[in-house]
Amino acid sequence: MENSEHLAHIRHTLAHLLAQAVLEHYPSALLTLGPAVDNGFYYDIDFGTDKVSDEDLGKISKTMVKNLSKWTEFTHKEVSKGEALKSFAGNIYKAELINEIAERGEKITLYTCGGFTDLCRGGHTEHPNKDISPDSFVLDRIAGAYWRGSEDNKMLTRIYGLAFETKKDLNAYKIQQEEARKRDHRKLGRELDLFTFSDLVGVGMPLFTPRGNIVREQIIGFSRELNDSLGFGEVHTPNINKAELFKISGHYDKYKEDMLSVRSQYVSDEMFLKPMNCPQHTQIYASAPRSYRDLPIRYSDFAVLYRDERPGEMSGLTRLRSFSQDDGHIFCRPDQVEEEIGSVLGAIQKALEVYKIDSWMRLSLRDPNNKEKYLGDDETWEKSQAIMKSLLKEKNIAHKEAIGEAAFYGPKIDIMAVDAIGREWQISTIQLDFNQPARFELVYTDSDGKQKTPVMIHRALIGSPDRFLGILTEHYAGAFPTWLSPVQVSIIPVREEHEDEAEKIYAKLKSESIRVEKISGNESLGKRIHKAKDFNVPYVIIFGDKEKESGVLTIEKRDGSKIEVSLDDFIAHIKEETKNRS
RNA sequence: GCCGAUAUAGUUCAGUGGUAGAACACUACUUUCGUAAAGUAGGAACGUGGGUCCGAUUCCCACUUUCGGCUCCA
Repeated sequence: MENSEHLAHIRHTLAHLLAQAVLEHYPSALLTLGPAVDNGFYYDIDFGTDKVSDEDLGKISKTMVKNLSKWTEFTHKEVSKGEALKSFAGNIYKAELINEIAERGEKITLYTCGGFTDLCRGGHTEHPNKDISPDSFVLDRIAGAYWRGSEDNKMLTRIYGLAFETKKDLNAYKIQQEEARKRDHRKLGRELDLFTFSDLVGVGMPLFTPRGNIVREQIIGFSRELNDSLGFGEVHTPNINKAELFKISGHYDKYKEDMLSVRSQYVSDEMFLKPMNCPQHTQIYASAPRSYRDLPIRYSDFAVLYRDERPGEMSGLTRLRSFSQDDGHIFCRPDQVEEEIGSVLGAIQKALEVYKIDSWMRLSLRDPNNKEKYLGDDETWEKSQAIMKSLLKEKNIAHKEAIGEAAFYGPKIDIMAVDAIGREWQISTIQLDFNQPARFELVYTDSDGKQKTPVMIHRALIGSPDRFLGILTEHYAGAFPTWLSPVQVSIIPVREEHEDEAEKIYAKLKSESIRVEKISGNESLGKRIHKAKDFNVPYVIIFGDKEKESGVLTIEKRDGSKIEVSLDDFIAHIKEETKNRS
């Protein structure tokens, strides 16, 4: 539905209608661009000194509805550059666009409908008043957006509208958004007691509670197991490093503004909290002479990293100042690159199968028009990008190419996950780097006795365990599978006289390393059961007279269904689920 | 960082130019109940700092937080 051309035309037409309404209320506003987007449309406008806020959307919206009835048919005409500039006299934004269109030698067209004319290349519904239902769209919110997406330009006011073919579709979308908000990890994180933030600790620095830390540790444990199967050796490295390290790696020049500096009282060295692990791993590699026979050498690391993200960019667990990665670096010979990347891809696929996350693959390439953003020469980039491309082709892996998304030292294969509100986040990544090994002068002795430079592969299986916890919370809507659940079993004695028996079952489960809690106290049975359910505990054992007599446990699952099993069978079942990660 | 909004118990909300109320949650007691929200009592909040005012949680300013975007993301 989102891709239908007709709907895109409706949305773009509404952007025109919005522009006209805005000018009626703010005659001095300068129009810029107004495209159709997923779910609706927007128009970027320079309001000059006028203030516009959410309250003003109502009146603008009313004017749109009023005007729509007069929007019977679009007409358009081709005009010369001079004519176009004249009709938008005083509007520097339109002038910029007109000049660019003329430079490219394209036709300049003006579209008119309902007495309103805008610079446009077309793409409208033919008869807006017939094609668009006045209750199928709504002005949604005000946002800021830089002119042409560049931070160096003026910030304009963007008005977003939601638009669908029918009112029903619009409502369905609103309901879907509401549902998504219910599984927002920031809300569930508080309700399920997984993590918190403190003004005193600081923005973007999450505090994981015991419950949250269990989930986080399970995520790390799984990555650790996968690392082990790939032949990685886990290392442990410090959080503070001398600036010199980052100068050589290239991070200093590229990201100095985004690193947090640390001062010693005794020495004058410039130091930073580390924003990544790769330069440190090069130093472990460099600590001994390496033979071609030693390669590949693989290091993994779960250290906490620190980046000085700008305040407005932080959000929940998805963007943090302090976070860890399930990081790893492979130092190998050129002839080993393909196999190494292949086996890492295999491990990533295994992880994605277990978590059942919606994702897609992106091949992130260098932007050839912005070469100064990257390290290394053209030849190296051509080579590394060609390796990545042929690898994906050979393995027949579906992916999208993204120009300009490469790391500054090399191309990447990224796995992108989608969160509850439809935003995309990078999780897994595999990066091919010919630059850093050379800059750190890493070598190995090859079979011909010559010193050669190894290739470095950076990789993360699920990215950041912290961020991934947020993504998983939304993915499972807080109902983690048994292996991830902070509490796997709650045991609830019906009355006080069942306490002792319940305690025995509790102790038995505990001794089997099952995460179990007992909910006693003077609250009603039903209330205690709901308490467990509020926390999405997968299994609730209710222990009363019936169970005492029969010796069979009554176990209620999250979905409300009940099973009756012996304690031994139940233990075996949970262990099986934990082992299989289900 | 930029644009717009936001801020009252743990949570969700109410309210006022004379320093605040509810529900759920919490604590104690009562109830021992086979699928929650029964009784009694209690503790608990106006983000921070300025300003206006006799007096500010309420009005103004700044900062901070959070939210929606933009930009950035090794």
